[in-house]
Amino acid sequence: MSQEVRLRFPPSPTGYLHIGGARTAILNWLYAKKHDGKLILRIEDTDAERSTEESIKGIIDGLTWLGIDWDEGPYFQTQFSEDHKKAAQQLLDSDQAYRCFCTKEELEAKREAALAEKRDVKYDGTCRHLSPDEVQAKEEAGLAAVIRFKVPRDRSGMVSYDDKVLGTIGRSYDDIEDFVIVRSNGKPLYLLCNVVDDIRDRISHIIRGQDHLSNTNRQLLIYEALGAPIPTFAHMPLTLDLQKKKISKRSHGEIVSVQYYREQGFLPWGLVNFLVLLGWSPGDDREIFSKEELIEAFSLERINKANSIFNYRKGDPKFFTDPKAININAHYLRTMAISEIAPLVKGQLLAAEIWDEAYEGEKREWFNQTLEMSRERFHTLKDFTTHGRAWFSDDFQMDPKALKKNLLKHPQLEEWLPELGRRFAALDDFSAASCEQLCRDFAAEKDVKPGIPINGSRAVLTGQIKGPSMFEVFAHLGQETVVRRLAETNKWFQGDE
RNA sequence: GUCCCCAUCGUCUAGCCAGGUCCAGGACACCAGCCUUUCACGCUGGCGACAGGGGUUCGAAUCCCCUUGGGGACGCCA
Repeated sequence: MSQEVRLRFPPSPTGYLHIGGARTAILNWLYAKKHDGKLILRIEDTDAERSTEESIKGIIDGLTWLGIDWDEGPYFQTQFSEDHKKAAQQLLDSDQAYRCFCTKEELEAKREAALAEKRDVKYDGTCRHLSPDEVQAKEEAGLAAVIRFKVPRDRSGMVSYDDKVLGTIGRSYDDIEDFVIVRSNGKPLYLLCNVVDDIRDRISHIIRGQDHLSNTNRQLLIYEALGAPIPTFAHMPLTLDLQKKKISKRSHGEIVSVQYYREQGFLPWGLVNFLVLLGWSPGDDREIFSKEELIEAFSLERINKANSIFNYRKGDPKFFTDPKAININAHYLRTMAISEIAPLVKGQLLAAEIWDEAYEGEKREWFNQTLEMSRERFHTLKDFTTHGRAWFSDDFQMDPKALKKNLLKHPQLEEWLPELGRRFAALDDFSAASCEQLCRDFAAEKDVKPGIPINGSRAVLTGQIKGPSMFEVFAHLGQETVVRRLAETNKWFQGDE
């Protein structure tokens, strides 16, 4: 009988859900799904100083939006502090931990001295060798004490394990200091809590970032001291910026938060698909996956060893985030079923206050066709309310380039376009074909290239410099709107005085 | 300073474990052409990498060593 597969995502609620954390959650989720396991959400809120309710909500909202579901939790680490204290006591009782009376100041001084002399900065073990009498005396004197784990010193060799991503990882006992597991105020620390919780939650696989590599060696010792089975570890590569620095809110701002992508009109699965490709590949050329395909294709062994770079250039006018992320998102935007896109666009239109209830009533068909026509060139849901705004509202912005190149460059258009509008008004059959015929006849009559009235119309009707076939646009926008907007052509000319 | 991890196009990566089919494949980005009234759609093509040095071998992107480079950890944070 094989062991039950149980994974966990344990964020600390000290900020929003950022894309690195989301990536960790995604990989854990994929592995759980693939192996019919469970994913546990555990909020590691032991750092009372920095944990916030808002952050907890942000993390849960972010995961939910991404479509990352969990089977148990959220549990809160603070709810289990008795477990943590009991474990610490157990280690103390079994002589696998000891009280340390060194003050923060003393330790800080030693650390700085060591750094200054370019010596190793590990704890020197001062309190490890205190006699029972000395310990008692210090306790009676009311000295505050932390609890340190007693790293075995009588062993040679390494504490090692087989990492599913990196292979065999080892570190010699000598290189591990007697680390603190309980604060002097009695609050247990991450290294201990995390292990105790993972044991209690019967976690079988731990997938986390390589920044935890050195924690793992120490935590292995805790598992052993507590007599618990060791889970399988997989350390995934970190995500760095172009300067090869860890991405963080502090230095990168909102661009690393999941919420930002939501606000920018990303499709949740588009983001998931991009993120999973950052440090993992299926081994073949596939890059676009449905949820089922991704779960099927996923494996720990195919996670990369090397860190990957989030290709984001601050201030890039063309790409507000990694171009590949946008490209993948655009792919989904163009290929998803209209029925799936429609409610998402509705959300955008509602937020922009240009939603019309009729889009779900008598204009439903028109609305769906509009999405089909316009999404061809779009990258995010936001484009429906920016580049595509004129489909839904007369109150749209004119692209300065369209104004300059397709309108102001040809001053006659101020007269011609209203005239063209009057002809459109007289048209009985307002189809793309007859609109095209009308435009071409008009251009021939004025002895100019058809592109001039056509592109001028595009500017006045859509505010854009490009878009779908203009004849389709005429027909789809409808006679009434086309005539009205062309009649108002002069407002664009006046605006430029 | 100590310990650990990593190293293929600008970016994400395939190939590496089981050396030859790799003068290194795909994607994004970029450039050019085509299509088009227009276009950040589409199509075609182009540019572009095995960090360096030794070694093993008939043969190395693949195995070994060194160097260099990058990252991480070294908290009474998580």
